[in-house]
Amino acid sequence: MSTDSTLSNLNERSQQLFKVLVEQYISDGQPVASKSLSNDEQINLSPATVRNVMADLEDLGLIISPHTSAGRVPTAQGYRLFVDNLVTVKPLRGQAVDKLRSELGIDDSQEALITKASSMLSGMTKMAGVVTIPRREAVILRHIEFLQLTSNRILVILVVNEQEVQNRVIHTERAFTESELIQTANYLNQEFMGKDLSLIRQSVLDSMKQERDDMQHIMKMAIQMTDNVVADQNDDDFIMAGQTNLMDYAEMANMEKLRQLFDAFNAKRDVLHVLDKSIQAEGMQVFIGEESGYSAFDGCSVITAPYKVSEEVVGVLGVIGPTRMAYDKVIPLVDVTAKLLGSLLSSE
Amino acid sequence: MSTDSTLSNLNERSQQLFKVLVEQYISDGQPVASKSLSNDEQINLSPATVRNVMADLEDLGLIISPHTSAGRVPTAQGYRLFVDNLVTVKPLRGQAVDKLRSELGIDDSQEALITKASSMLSGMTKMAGVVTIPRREAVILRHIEFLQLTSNRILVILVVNEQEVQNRVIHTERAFTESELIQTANYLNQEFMGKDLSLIRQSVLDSMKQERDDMQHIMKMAIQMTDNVVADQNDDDFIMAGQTNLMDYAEMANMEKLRQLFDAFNAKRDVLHVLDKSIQAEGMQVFIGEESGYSAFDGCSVITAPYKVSEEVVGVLGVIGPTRMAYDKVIPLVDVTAKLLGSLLSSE
DNA sequence: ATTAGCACTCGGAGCACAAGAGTGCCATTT
DNA sequence: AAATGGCACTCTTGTGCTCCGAGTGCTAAT
Repeated sequence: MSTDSTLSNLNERSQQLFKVLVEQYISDGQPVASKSLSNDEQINLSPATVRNVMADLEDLGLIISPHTSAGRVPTAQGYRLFVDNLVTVKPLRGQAVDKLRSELGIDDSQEALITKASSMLSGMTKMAGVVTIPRREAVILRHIEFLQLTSNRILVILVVNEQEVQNRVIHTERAFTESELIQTANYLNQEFMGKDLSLIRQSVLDSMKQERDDMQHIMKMAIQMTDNVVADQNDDDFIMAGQTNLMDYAEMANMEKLRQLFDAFNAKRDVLHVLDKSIQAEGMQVFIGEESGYSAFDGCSVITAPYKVSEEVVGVLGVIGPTRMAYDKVIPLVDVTAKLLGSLLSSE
Repeated sequence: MSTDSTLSNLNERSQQLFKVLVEQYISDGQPVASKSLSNDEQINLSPATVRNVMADLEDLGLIISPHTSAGRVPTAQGYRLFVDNLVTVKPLRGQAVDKLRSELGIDDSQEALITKASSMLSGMTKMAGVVTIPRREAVILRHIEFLQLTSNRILVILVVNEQEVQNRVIHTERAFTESELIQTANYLNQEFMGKDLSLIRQSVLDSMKQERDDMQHIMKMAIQMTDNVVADQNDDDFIMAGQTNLMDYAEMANMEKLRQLFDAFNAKRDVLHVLDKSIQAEGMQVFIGEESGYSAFDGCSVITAPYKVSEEVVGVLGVIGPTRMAYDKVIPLVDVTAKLLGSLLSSE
């Protein structure tokens, strides 16, 4: 059932009451009682009436009672409805944005910037921050160079894009002379500098017939290598910070679950998969609890936003924390950080 | 008080009894009672006699009773005596060594080898494994290359040692022509290939007067860069695996302490400092509990061994786990792994 | 439609009690 | 003199019990 259809089952009053309930639970961490809601300024209803409404909300699956004599707690479905339709985010004041920008701006290398962004996210939220390494679609060859290590091991150095250097050792069947290597490198540089690696691959395969046999061999090797480089780009990675912050939350006290979560962080695969959903959606995403499809994230929410370098989405960043988190503050923070990081990376 | 002087206060029987007590505690995790020791095959004493001996051991500070009606548990001091003088390590069978070697041997890059060693240590022990990145004293220049990025930004590519590639961007005041750069690179390569970076630094400074002014500038830049490379080498790092294994131990159930430990792992500084002690001692080391000097390691032991590449100590590896660990098995494992890693790195 | 009232349920704290595990010490044995 | 059996004592652990407070659900009254 979509949250919209659930929403249509709720009148204004129920929505308001539900909203206050969730906000109160998020701030206190205690199940919310009818009396406590009734006391709230925004609600002018007796406890009994509140109870009636809460019973409805429970029937809709939005809240649940841990046991008979406790208040109510939002369910995953409840959080969903809350973040999609009810939460009133508190945009950051311009001043705060400036502060973020200046903190982020002092580093200049891309790597340092990413790391800083991640630890800022974790520092501001007291949860875990995560930022993917930016991935650019096109990988432009700038320069290629061969260097003989031993008689049949050649170091290939590849400079791509602005200033990324990649290197690999390839093994060859026969020894090549210095000049052969230089010649091959010159050929490749003349022919392909400034072109996209994946295009080069095709071109070299096409032109192979015209080359001498062993030249073909080394070219083939070089191509294989460019393959790896492209693969490396796809096999993307992320920088995480503040995992240990999560250990402070009462809801993470279960060591078994916590371990599963940390294992998932280390394995990276599941985290990447969740982040990937966000990059595809091209907008802010909030994953609540097991919604993400991974049991390790049970009890956690992941808030993500893609970031752009010159109009193109190149990565995602976000925050991972307990489902019970201050969505109203975290959502705008993630949003702003994504924009800041994008603009700083673009201006580099 | 040294463990040796404590040892001289103990007769053969007390030592034996203490040893059995520690072994039993390590295997069960429960305080050891007099009756339980009395039942042990190796001990032919009544519970009452055992109690008398245990009282002595307690006076010496080797064991302690958590409360009146519980057995005894080794103190940090007790563990110290145990590992220094009493533990009988069980050397790995040759077969097991072969298995380790073959598992370690399939990777070929240095990075992969280190990572694998770390995860092997953690996998075999179910604790956390750690391996420092090897640091070599000499950094031999193999090849240098300049590549113009924009009019005043030059990418310097440096190949050092066997196949390490380092790169930096340097900013210059004026634009250089392609041929100037090639000429400079050729000069440096001809003159210094195969020499140690720190020597090169001196040489270039000496020969500077004879060069043209702007050539001097670019050379100066290049030298500054070699400086950084050497500094990078010193700013050493380690690869850790299996931290989450530690979450399974009952003695780590305290979230507060566990967090401190994990924070220490992430900060790296304290871990590096402990590992450094081992590299200086040039032999296997066992740090027990807070002995290491860091309160975060309270309740943990660190077992380390330096590893050598061609007779020179270049790094340390080890295992971090609860003080209550199977020293008899872990010690030889760390020892063998250090030797294996050393020999595999040497043969690369 | 809202609310007051009331019976009911459940969890948690507090207490007493018994059982069990171990010890320390003393008197006895070897 | 060393080793041991015996025994009183201490402390933890588990269990059963009661009581209290918090909160609900339902019903009848407004």
